[in-house]
Amino acid sequence: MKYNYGAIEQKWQKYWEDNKTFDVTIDTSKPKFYGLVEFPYPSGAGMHVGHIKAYSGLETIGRKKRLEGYNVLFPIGFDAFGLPAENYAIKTGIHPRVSTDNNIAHFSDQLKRVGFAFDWSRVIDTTDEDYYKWTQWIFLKMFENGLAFRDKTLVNYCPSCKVVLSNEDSQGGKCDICHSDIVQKSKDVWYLRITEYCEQLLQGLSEVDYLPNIKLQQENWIGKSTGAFVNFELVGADEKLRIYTTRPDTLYGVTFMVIAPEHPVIDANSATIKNMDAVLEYRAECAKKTEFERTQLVKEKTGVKLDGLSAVNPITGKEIPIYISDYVMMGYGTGAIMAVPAHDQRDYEFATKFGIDIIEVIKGGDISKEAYTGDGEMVNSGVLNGMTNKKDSIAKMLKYLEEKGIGEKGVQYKMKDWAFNRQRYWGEPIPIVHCEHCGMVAVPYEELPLRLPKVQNFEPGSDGESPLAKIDDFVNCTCPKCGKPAKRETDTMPQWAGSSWYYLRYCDPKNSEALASKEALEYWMPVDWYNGGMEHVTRHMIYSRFWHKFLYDIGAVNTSEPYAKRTAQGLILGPDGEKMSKSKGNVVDPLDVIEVYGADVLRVYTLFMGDYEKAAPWSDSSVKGCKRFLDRVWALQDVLVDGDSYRPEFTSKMHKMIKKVTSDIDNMKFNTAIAAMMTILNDFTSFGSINRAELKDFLIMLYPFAPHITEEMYEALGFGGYIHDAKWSSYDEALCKDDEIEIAVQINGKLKERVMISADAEQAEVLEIVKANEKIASELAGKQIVKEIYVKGKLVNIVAR
RNA sequence: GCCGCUGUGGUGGAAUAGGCAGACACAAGGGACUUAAAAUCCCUCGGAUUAACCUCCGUACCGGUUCAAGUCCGGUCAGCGGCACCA
Repeated sequence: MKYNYGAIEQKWQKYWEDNKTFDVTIDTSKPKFYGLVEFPYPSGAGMHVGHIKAYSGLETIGRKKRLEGYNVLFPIGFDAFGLPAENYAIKTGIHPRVSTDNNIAHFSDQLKRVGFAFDWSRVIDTTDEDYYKWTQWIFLKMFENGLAFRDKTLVNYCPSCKVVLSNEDSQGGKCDICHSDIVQKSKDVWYLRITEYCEQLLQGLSEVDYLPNIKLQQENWIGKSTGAFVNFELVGADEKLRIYTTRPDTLYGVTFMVIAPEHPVIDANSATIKNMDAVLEYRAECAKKTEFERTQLVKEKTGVKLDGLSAVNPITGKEIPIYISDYVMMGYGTGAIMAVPAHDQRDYEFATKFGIDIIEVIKGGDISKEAYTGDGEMVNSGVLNGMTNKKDSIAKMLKYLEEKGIGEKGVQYKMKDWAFNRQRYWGEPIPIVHCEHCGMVAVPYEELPLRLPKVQNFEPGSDGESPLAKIDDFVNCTCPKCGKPAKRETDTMPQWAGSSWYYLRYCDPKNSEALASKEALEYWMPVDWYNGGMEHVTRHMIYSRFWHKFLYDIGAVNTSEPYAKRTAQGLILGPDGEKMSKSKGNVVDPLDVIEVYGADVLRVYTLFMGDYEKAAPWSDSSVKGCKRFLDRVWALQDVLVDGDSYRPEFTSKMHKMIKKVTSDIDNMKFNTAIAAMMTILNDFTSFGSINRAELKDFLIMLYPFAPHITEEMYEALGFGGYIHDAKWSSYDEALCKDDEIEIAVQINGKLKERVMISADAEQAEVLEIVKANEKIASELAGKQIVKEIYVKGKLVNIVAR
């Protein structure tokens, strides 16, 4: 009988849904396992094979954990706010609510057709007002605690999307969404003070089990550096110029200073600076450039020397000039640097161009050619002379600076505050009222959710204003504090908002009193295992860790970290080895695969195609191989014989296979787990039979990968109950070993022969057997044995001359 | 530029903690079954040499450590990812 995957898969999907097989409740009698996958953006295009791979990993782990007795929470939801729905609305006039609901229905249907063991009673939609009520609640808590604030700054602005973008959304000077060039614009922006949590976010990494490269990326993103702040006296002004440096020990080599064009010291001393015209002109030029032009282009250094304002090197007492230049940024450190041209390439280029002295203070390079950035002996540096250890010389200088009150130890982070508003409709309204008398006032908690009003026109305003600004009913309100007429904030939150806490809501998705009950959070949190794409390990993960740490600090959650473990799957590339994209026409539709081969084949293939963590190209013919595998599993029914324990010839094979599949699943080595099952299947097929005991455990091993076919066979063959309620098979370590094993025999490290020996044989015994071997004996004839090595159960190596 | 990762047959990939390189699949070639095709089953499948056995070479490249290196060390090249005038 042929395997009719279409009917069988439908049958079991319906069974799971009707019986709520994977819906879970708190059960303190069992250990819990919370497996989390990144919830999708429900795009109109529907699901992608990448989704399948991303979800199949934890799906397989979760199904196995369930058989091992865990209470498994494996939820799904939709991250549904965002630009595509809004752009679609602008184009078609269809309200984002309508298209989003359609897309969610479509996505849900597709996910069900793959047979994922999601708890469908806990589905989340970030655009649901019962959900975003709590997103707004968290925002208000941050506002209350001074972590949400408004500031006027130059922002990255996309003239095409008409939105302000965070640095993260405008990498490379291009808009993340439409790829237009970004320009700089002065605007009032909402920020979340994530920088307050730099150190905690960094320290927290030592408590969690993330893949090493994920930790590293987060560390780089936070970008901690240690150094010193040093205050330089000014000639021509009373105040001091404060700089940040990582190498205070090079202070003797400082021959000039550079400040950012926007540095406030310029305006404070505009009367003293004689060439203010030139300075302002340079500043205006810089303002025109985008962040990209300022930072990305390797170009010649430019700048203007301040005329009438200079500084004093605090350690040499020499007067040194101050320049403004755009290679110093206002956003890092203090916006001012001490320049050490001999040992910093940028300072070197600048000094060379402007004819400034270059003083060597670290020996080892040739400063007539380029800056020397390596280590070496300190020279021309007073008390530091002769020191060769960087750490020691920095410590000595720091001590001196602190004693003299010139400077102190300091720490800097590259991470910047999070620009937290978009001038868009389809997002969570920021629950703030602007009152002429009271300033910014929080919408009272009991008025949440602050609902998105219905609008007709989704086009942003001409000046990048939110479409909400055109809704008078929405904008005009009364101040919650003084009761006088006031205006609502019309910006909405960025897409990262809803996904920053969704894993908490899954614990208790219908709670109307809190984001989740204490009881639910205590039982389910933290997420035991979070899997997703590498592209989300910095922004999304750092943002959500930040929110979580804040919620922990205000007592709203019970763990300091949200995710105990994080892994990432590799991309599925197109059959041509290129990244899948519509324009390249190399996109594989998972539903087509289900149509032709069935959902089990699709699932098995995405896990078998290669190392789960690495990118691998799609191969249609390899999919066929997985289909063949499942057909051969189905055909085992034709060669089934009775037996309630493993037969001798399969005992150790079964135990080894169970051991391998068990540990491989735990380590996400799905490809080798499947290979082990293929191997033993080949053994059964060529042997000509399988008995009931063997088949039962084989099916249980295969179940997490291919649940439909295994449910069906398990039921049809009458193994009792359902496979999703079965117990995960155990193995006996002692039975994984064979009595007789084959070992390799090498002479001088080269393989010459293989011999069978008993597994527990000792070296002397083994060597005796080996030397009795005809071939080895002849190889050794006339040679002198220098050394004999026996690696137990593996090989013998005889060194002979 | 800095940091990190990777490099294995025609292809995807295996190879505890230095111990038989190429598991498992795909593709290809040959055969069986079939009127034929598909499906299925069997055989071959890193390279050189050979009728065959044997033997030699082989994990990007060069060198080293070791009885033994895909694995460890030093250097080179290539590809990928992250950060990037971060002081």
